[in-house]
Parts: sequence; structure tokens; C-alpha cells
Amino acid sequence: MTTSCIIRHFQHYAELSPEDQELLNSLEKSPRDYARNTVLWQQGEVTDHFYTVRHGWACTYRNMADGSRQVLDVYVPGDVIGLREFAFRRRVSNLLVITDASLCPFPKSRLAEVFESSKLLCNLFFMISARDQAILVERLINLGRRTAREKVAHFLLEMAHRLDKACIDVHDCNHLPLTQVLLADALGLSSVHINRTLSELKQEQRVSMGPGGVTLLDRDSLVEVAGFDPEYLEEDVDGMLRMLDTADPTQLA
Amino acid sequence: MTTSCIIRHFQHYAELSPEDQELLNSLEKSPRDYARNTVLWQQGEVTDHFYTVRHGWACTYRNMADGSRQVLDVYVPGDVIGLREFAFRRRVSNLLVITDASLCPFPKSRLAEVFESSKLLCNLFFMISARDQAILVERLINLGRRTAREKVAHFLLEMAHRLDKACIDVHDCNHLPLTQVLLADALGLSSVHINRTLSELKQEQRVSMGPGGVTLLDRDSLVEVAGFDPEYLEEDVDGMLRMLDTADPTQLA
DNA sequence: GGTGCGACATAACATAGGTTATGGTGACGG
DNA sequence: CCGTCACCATAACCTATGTTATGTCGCACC
Repeated sequence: MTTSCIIRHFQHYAELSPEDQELLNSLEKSPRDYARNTVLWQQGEVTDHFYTVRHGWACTYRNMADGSRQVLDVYVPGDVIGLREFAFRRRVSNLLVITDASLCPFPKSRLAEVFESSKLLCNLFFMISARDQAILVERLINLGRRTAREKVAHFLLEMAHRLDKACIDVHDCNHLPLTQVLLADALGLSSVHINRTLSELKQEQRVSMGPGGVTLLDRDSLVEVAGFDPEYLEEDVDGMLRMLDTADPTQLA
Repeated sequence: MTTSCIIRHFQHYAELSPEDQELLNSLEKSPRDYARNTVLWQQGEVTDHFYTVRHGWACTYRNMADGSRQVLDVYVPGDVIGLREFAFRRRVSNLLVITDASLCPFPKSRLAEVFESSKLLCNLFFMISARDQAILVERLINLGRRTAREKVAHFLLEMAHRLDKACIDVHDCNHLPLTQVLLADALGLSSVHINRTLSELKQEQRVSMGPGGVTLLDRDSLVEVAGFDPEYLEEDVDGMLRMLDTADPTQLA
């Protein structure tokens, strides 16, 4: 049997005990393959699973009453999808696979067992949730207070940065398989304007584009355009582990 | 001694055992009062506490390089502030008290003890984190795909709705002590345009305004303007508790 | 009882980005 | 081999929202 998706993911952060591994293994279903453009869940459906990404890309989005769409987040290999909806009965977003992909489903209902059985895993899940929030916050800032140029550059850099850190085989971290329509819906712009902006960045030799996606040609120069600071993607795993070590339950009631 | 801030908050969701209460009590410091416009933490500082809100309003925001500001979230009595930054060493936002307020600090470093000692509390914290994310997601959609009118109406309704659910003494849930500048920075608009939009809504008898904030006059009609659906504010507490009951650790490795 | 300040109000003007439309190219299916 | 479809490209025109400026009101402070 191949190594579990989520174990690979978590090993990336910290050494898992055999018991922790066993626990995760017992819960995770084996990876499933999905074709490009498959919709895995939709608004209103009952929330029962989340997923880890083994290969490929996916995104969550929300359909608006007027027919427009807002992309909430884009997921790369190693990411956990849907932890966000842990506390809700029904899905508030749709999940779409944007390249052919392989995902591991994980039943939400048994998360409680994990929390109870392993304090390390509990804290790791909490950390992932905090990281998700940091990403949302940054996207919020992107939408609220940056120009189209900055939005595009910032978003592309974030994705490239997340790819760098993906635990799993990724060939070229500078190539992002994102269509212009998807970028538009992620950044709250029209696809026409995304095209204008990308063309500008292409003119300046910062990116190249084509069907199949966008490629970053000069990250440093994009960092300048965006004012990008990756700190929000860098969780303090060591700090958390240290905190776990010093937590001494015996001194509590 | 008065009842702990965070215990009041959590009792709102579920019955806490005496041990759980004891545990929370041992960690929480007593409430402190802060004057309007006090900044409690700033970008770059080391993350050591989070807070629960007993009275008053607060918000987190980020300062941009060009001098503009993005408000990330606004907090009302009963809210937990700063859980988001659990996984990070340094703060990525500023915390500002926007009315005179009373908050209870809670040391981040001892969260691990809570997680370990009480599975109910662990799950409640996780639920709160998920709710925070739902709020962020909705704000994201607001910024990305709604007009100024919709943004304003939606945001006002969200805050009123959150006030309704605040566990603590709130006199008038239709009155929000938010300045136009703050609304602007929360919604990614200019304060001039906020004023235009509010004036419009006032003309239509939907809100009234003045120094001291905005008052909602006709929520139903605002719901129509915004296309507001409060589902994202309604966590499935019962579902979570049920899940806790059925979790049976003995069947695990 | 000025005077400074923070919040709101309004108007004239400027522009980033939206909308609509049209065409091109390459992949894929029959 | 030819249609169809998804994606990208570009242009002309439009509008929601930003910017700058100026004024008013109330209120805290010396």
C-alpha cells in the first residue's frame, strides 16, 4: 500500500508516531482520480467529507445570484480541502477539480476521534486551519486594497510559493494551470481586464501565458509589483511543537 | 468573582462540565478595560494572547504600504479575537478597540493544555475557528462580487445578526457604532462613496446615520438589497456534539 | 469661549476597470 | 475533414467608484 496522502502531508510538519500514522490510515480512504472540471460538491449539500490533494489542482467557489462567480481558494498538492466547513451542516461553496487530479477523501464525522486520540494531530489540524485563515485574510486584502496589477502579481506569487512548499512531486513551480477566467473570478475582476493586466506583465517580461496557464518568468520583479511578503504562509510549526512539549496536564484540575 | 468571559461564551453553545469551567478559569485573566481607539497589538509583534470580548467593539486591520488600510474583521461582545493567529509567531494585523471596551486576555501558549484536557473545549475552539473562516469567506465574496450598495447592506446586516447572537447585554442590535471611514476600510471603498451609498439607503428609509454610527431601520428591505442569507453564521453545534458522543476511541489503535 | 479635531456632507472631475462585441486558434469528436 | 467548443486576444465605449477640495457641525480641552 502506498503511503497515505494525509500522512505524507503531516510528516512534512512533524514526526508522526506509529500510532498517529495508524490512526490516520484507518480513517482515510484511498485516493480517487477525478477528471478535469469535475464538481465534487455543491452549495447546499450535506458536509460529510473533506479531502487531501495528492496530484492536481482544485478550487472552491460560490455562485452568485446574478450568475457571476467568486473563487474562494485554489488548492495545490498537499493541501487539505474543506476543513473550513467543519462546523457547518451544509456546504456553502462548490468544489471543482481544475486539472486531472487525485484526491483522498476523509470523513468529517471521525475528526473527533483524531482530536481525542492524538494531541499532536489535533494541534496540526488546528494549525492548518489557522493557515487557511491567513490565506483568506491575504486574499481579502488583495481584493480590498490593491490594484489589478498588484492583485494578479500577488495571487500568482502566492500560488507559486505554495507550490514550492507542496510536499509532493511538482515539476515546475513557476507554471500555474489557471485560466484567465478563473483568475478573474478569484480576484474579483473581469476576464477582459485580467487579460489586459497579464498582457502588460508579459510585455514587461515578468510572466508568459498561453492556453494551459500562466508561467512566472521573474519572481523577484513580480514581488516588487505586488509588494509580496510570504510571511503569512509560514506557520510556526516549531513554536507549536515546543508548546506541546511544555503543556503539562498534571498541573491542571 | 464574576463569571469568566470565555465560559459565558462557551456555555452559550454547550453545557460545560465543572472541570471544563475550572480549566478555563485557571487560564483566563480577568477582564481589562480599554479606551476607545486603543491599539492592543500591532503587525510584527510576537503573538502571545488572544482575547474574548465582554463589552464594546473592536476590529483587526492591516496597514498597507501606500497608507491605506484594510479592516479584516469587526468584533462584538461574545467574540473571540485572535484565534486566527494561533499558528504564527508574529501578528499580521493590528487590533484596535473602537468603542470603550472590556476584554479578557487568554494566553495562547496554554491552548494546548485545553485541547488535551477537554475534548469538548477542543472541538468548540475548532468550531469557532471554522465560524471565523465562514465570516472571512463571506467578506471575500462581498469584496469580490458585489456592488457598493450590496456590500454596505450585507455588511451591516451581518453585524446586526452577530449582535443578535451576542451572549452579552446589548441594548439595541440595530445600532452599529461604526464610522464611515471604518466601513470604507472594511469594504474596500472610499469613505466618500460610503457616504454616497449610505445617503441613498437613508433616502430610502432603510438606515439612518449620524455621528455615533449607523442604525438599521428596516432589516427586511436591506436583506433584499444585499441578497443576504445568514446561513453562514449558523454553526451546527448539535451536529458537533452528536459527533462527540459517537466518537469511540476504544475502537482505534 | 476660542480653537483644534474628528466625523459627516457634497460637488466637480478623473480613471480603473466593466461590458459588449468580434475574431483567432487549437483540441477534440464524429 | 469539418463543426463545435473552450480559451485567449483586442477594441470601443461606458460607468461605478476614486480623488480632491471645501464646508459644516459638535465636542473636548485649555
